[in-house]
This record gives sequence, structure tokens and C-alpha cells, in this order.
Amino acid sequence: MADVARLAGVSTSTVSRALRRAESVSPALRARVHEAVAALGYVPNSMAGGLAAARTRTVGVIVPSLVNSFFAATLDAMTERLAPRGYQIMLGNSAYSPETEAALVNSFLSWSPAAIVLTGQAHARATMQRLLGAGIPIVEMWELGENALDSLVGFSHRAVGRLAARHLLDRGRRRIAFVGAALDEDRRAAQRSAGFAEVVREQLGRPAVVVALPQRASAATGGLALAELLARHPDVDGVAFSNDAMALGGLFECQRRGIGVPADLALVGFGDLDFAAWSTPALSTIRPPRREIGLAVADHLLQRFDDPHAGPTTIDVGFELVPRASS
Amino acid sequence: MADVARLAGVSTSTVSRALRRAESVSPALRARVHEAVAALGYVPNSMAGGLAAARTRTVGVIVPSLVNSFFAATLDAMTERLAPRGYQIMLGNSAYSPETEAALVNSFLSWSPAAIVLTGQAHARATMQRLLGAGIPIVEMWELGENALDSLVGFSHRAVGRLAARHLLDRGRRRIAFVGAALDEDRRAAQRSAGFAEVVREQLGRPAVVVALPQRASAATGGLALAELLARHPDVDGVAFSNDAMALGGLFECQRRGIGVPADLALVGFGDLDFAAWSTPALSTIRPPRREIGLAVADHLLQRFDDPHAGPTTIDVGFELVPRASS
DNA sequence: CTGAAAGCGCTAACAC
DNA sequence: GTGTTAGCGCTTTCAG
Repeated sequence: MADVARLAGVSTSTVSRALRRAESVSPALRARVHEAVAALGYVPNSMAGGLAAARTRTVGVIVPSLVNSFFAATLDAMTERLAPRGYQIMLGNSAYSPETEAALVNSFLSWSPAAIVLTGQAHARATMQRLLGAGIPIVEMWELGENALDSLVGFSHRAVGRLAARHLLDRGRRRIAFVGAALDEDRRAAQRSAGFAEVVREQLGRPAVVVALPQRASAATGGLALAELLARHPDVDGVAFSNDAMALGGLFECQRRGIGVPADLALVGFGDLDFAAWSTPALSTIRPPRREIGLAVADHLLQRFDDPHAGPTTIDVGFELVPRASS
Repeated sequence: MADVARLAGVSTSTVSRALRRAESVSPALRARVHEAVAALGYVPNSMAGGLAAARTRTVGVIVPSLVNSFFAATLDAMTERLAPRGYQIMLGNSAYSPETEAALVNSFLSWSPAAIVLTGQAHARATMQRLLGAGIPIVEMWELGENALDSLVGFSHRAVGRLAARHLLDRGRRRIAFVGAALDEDRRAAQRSAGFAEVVREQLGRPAVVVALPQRASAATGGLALAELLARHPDVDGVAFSNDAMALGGLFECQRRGIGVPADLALVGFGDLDFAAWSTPALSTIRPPRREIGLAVADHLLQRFDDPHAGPTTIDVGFELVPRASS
């Protein structure tokens, strides 16, 4: 930076200002500084800057899984929006463990990030305290409940479960069930299951049939769980799956057994993954705005970075029923 | 850190040493330091450390896409291995653009990362020069060719394409074709396609039929591309898809048209994604070690971090044919 | 609008 | 094995 200052014939403070808040430097000097930067190929040292300013252009993001294409799409959209503005993403993978999340938050904080983004609203108590004390924007995404830590960008999974049940009911199905996986680990899946059960109770006056395998959701567990459901309730005529991967597995299981979809069994998934529109029959599903969540988080953050007065918000990004041939 | 030093009755250098290279401090002092750290809830400031040491426990990783579950699985495995050792991952998404990659490398470098991991071996010339000049380990992953920048962890996509062709030939198919997408963008897919074409030329003495849509690979493009192939070559009896998502779309297209798989048409994919084993019929595919790549990259890096004498290597992680019912 | 000067919190020679 | 000391490369008051 000293070299740049020398070449531009200014002080290092002016270089710093020209690079950081361009409007606080006269146009002439600003141009000279940028010329010198280009000529020298100068790249500022982020750590020196971060140390001096006590904050960096870094945002820590914690997701419970990358293999899950929900969060991958969100992350993808987030990087797309944040990178052009010079913000780096520090990636953390909590593997659905609050303890791992706590450790990640701690190490993120040692980088004076501009913000931290978490998935969901369930965190260790210590995590929340640390986060609150950091004095930076915190965003919880992919969930929408009470008592937000700070900002919230998501939708109600309970409402998704309710919609799935109502959709099957609308299609004239009465012997309906919910098929999920790892419900103790994946709070949001559990909320969808609970919403489904609510509607069954309200409309049919009986407890809902819920089959959940301990393993993670996948095509494999989808097929297996459906098999288990059919063993226990051979007369089932409608199934809501915790996500599209499981629904795909369920669909294949039906094909294997010669069960007509939707003639014998109506299927509805969650996610609207790429293949859902192209399967035979095409899969009815509920679409969460996977990318939009990432964009909304990024835009909100950028706004708060630019305007220190901007406070936290709660954004309900909603979701959408996509009825197709499977139901 | 001064507080910790005071509480432990030592100097800050001792605290630093105890935290960094435990063996260089007597056990007694080390214990006292850790006690003080715990009592005070001290978290070192990574930027101050990084600035002073001119390197950080950060590794920059650039992938061309997160939505693609290949790289997501690799990243997942990488975080799993690196996080417990205190390394943070800075995530970059190049979106298959060398220019974006160059920009990401630049901003990563401003953080004095411990290493940089890139996907593939095709980079802008300037990117390579900068990387080489950084004096840190560079790993290129998911490809295996000549002229590695530094370390290389991957496998030959050409060999994958050759294997796919040979497999269809082994199954007695002769009118075989390759179905891909975005081949100009995705070098590795293009290499698979080229390998496939080589074998067709060698064994059948004719140029290979290759259908490639301009859009990205997905179930949608898989179905569409297969439809196009069938329009042009109705007598085709074996198809290798650029990846499993496309193969799934192709399988659904066959179901829609009443084409028997494998009776009329043999299908082979690439990736061995979760659903491949569970589709009806189960999908033959070639499995790249998605997670193993991430683990190998992380282990290699950790080794080089620990031992400054350790040099670059090339690791061929291989791949595996998984023959199933679709071929 | 610009420059001087004082650190930000830590690491790494270098002595002891 | 441990302490002293001099920065690492920037940002940010504070003057002017």
C-alpha cells in the first residue's frame, strides 16, 4: 500500500479511503490511486485490514449438510450475490449437530465476520449468547418460527405438512400417511410431519400414520419406508414424503410392485428437485424457493452492511404446491 | 491474550506457543495456560495471528457448481476432515467460468490461505502464475492429466468414457451413443465423451454418435437429449449418459415411450448417485469416489501442513463400474 | 479533502 | 523452556 501511495503521490490513508469509501476522496486523487493500484497489481491484505478495522468482508454460513441439494442451491445463490460485492463465504458443515455448530460459530467469530448465517432456529444456548454478543447481523434461514435470534428468512414447514395432507384429501384420498426419515435429527422434517398429522386429526379425526426410518432421507430410505408402510397398512391410498428424493424411491418401489400411481396410491413430495417434473408419472410436490432463500439472505445482509441503521427482519419466502400426475 | 498470560503467570509468547505448538512448552505451563484460556473463554483473534504469521488456517476451495452433487459430496468430506484440525474453508463458486475463478483466487490470496483447492486443470494463465507464486500447496481435483500445477487428486474421465463404451459393447450392443450436455463448458464431461468416441472408433471403426444439449446436465436434459437421439437414430440399442441425473431422465423417457430397458435399450450412467441403485430397473453406472476425493485432498493437505518437506503428489483415486439391471 | 500517527492482537526471532 | 521485542499491513481518529 505504501508503494501505491508513493506512485500516486498521496499518503496511505488516502489510498485506504479511495479503495474503501470512494466518495470521501476527490475524483482526481481517486483516479490516480486506482491507476497506481492497477499498475502495481496491488491486492490489499485482508487480514491487516480486518485487524485494523475489527471486521472483515466475510460471512460465515453453517448448513447441516451439503449433499442435501436444498442447502446447496441456497449456498449457490448466496455466493452468486455476495462474491461480486467482495464478500467471502466461510463454509461450515454442522452435520445436524448443535455441538459442531457451536464450535463452528466460535471459530467463525475469531475472524470478525460481517455476518453469520445459520440454518434453522435450533441452537445450543451458548451459541445464541455468543452470536448475540457479536453485534453483527445473524440470519437464521430455512425455518420460520417465534423468537428469532435476529433476522429470519424462511417458511413454515408445519404449513408445508398441512398443505401436503390437504392436497391428498382434496384428491379424495382418506387412508393417507406421512413417510419421513431421521425425524429426530431434522427438525424441519419433523415440523412437516407434525403439520401433516394436524390436518389428519382435524379432518379425519384420527391420529396420522407416520413411518420414519432412522437413516437420512434418500431414494433408498424412501423405498424402504414405503415398503414398511405397505406392510403395516396395505390399504393406504395416499402418501406424503418428507422430500422428493424419498418420493422418488417410493415411486420406484411402486413400479417394482406394480402399484399404480396415482390410481392405487397418490404420491406427493417436497422440494421440486429437477427430476420431479420428468419422472413417470411426474411427481406432485411442494416447492420451497431454494435459491430465493439464498438471494434474500444475501440481499438483506448487503442492505444491512450498507446501512448501519437497517435492523433485522423476518422474511417469509413461502412455498408452492406443484400438482402433477402422481396425485 | 495478555489476560490469559497474566492469569497463567506467563508471557504472551508462552501462551501463543502453548496454543500453537504444544510440545514446545513444558507440560506444567501448558496446563496452566489451557486452564486460563478456559476460565476466560479466550478465543484467539485469527486475523492478528494471520497477520503476524503471514499465513492462516484457511483453505480456499473453488468448485464450478454446488448444485452438482459431485462437488457437494467432495466438499462435505473435506470440511469433515479439515474442521476438526481448525482449518476454515473459504468457498468459491466459479460457475464454470475461468474469469470468475481468477477473481476468486485473487481474493482468496488476500487471506494468506494455507492452501488453495481448484476443480479441474483448466485455468486462466494469470491464475496459474499467481497460484504458483503464492508458495502454498495447490491442489487440482476431479481431473487427472499432464502438467499439474502442484498436487493432483482425481481420475481420468477419458478412461471413464472408454469404460462406458466397452461395457455397452460387452453387453452385445453395437448401435451405441453418448448423451451429454454443456460439453463446451464442462471439460470433464467432454473428456468422457471423447473416451467413449475413441472406443467406438477402435472397435466399430466408425465415428461415435454423440448428442449434447447446450443446457446443463439434469434429468430434464437427459430426457430431451435421449428424445433427440431416438429421432435421429431410432435403432440405437445402448446409451452412455454423461451423468446419472441425465440417465434418470433418459430412463423416464423410455418408460414414457414404452421402450424396454435393457431389452430394447441399455442405459449406463456416471456418478452412482443415491437413486441409481433404487430405480426400476436399477441403473448401471460408473462410480467416481466423490467423498474419497475430498478426504484425499484434506489428508494430503494436512500432511503438507504438518511436514514442510512434504512435496506435491498426484493421486489417482480411480473409479468403478457398477453394473446393474439397466444394461 | 488529505496526512500523521497510533495502534489492531498476535507471532517469531532473538536473548536469556 | 521462557520472556523481550519488534513488527505484520492496514484503518482510523485527529489535525490541518
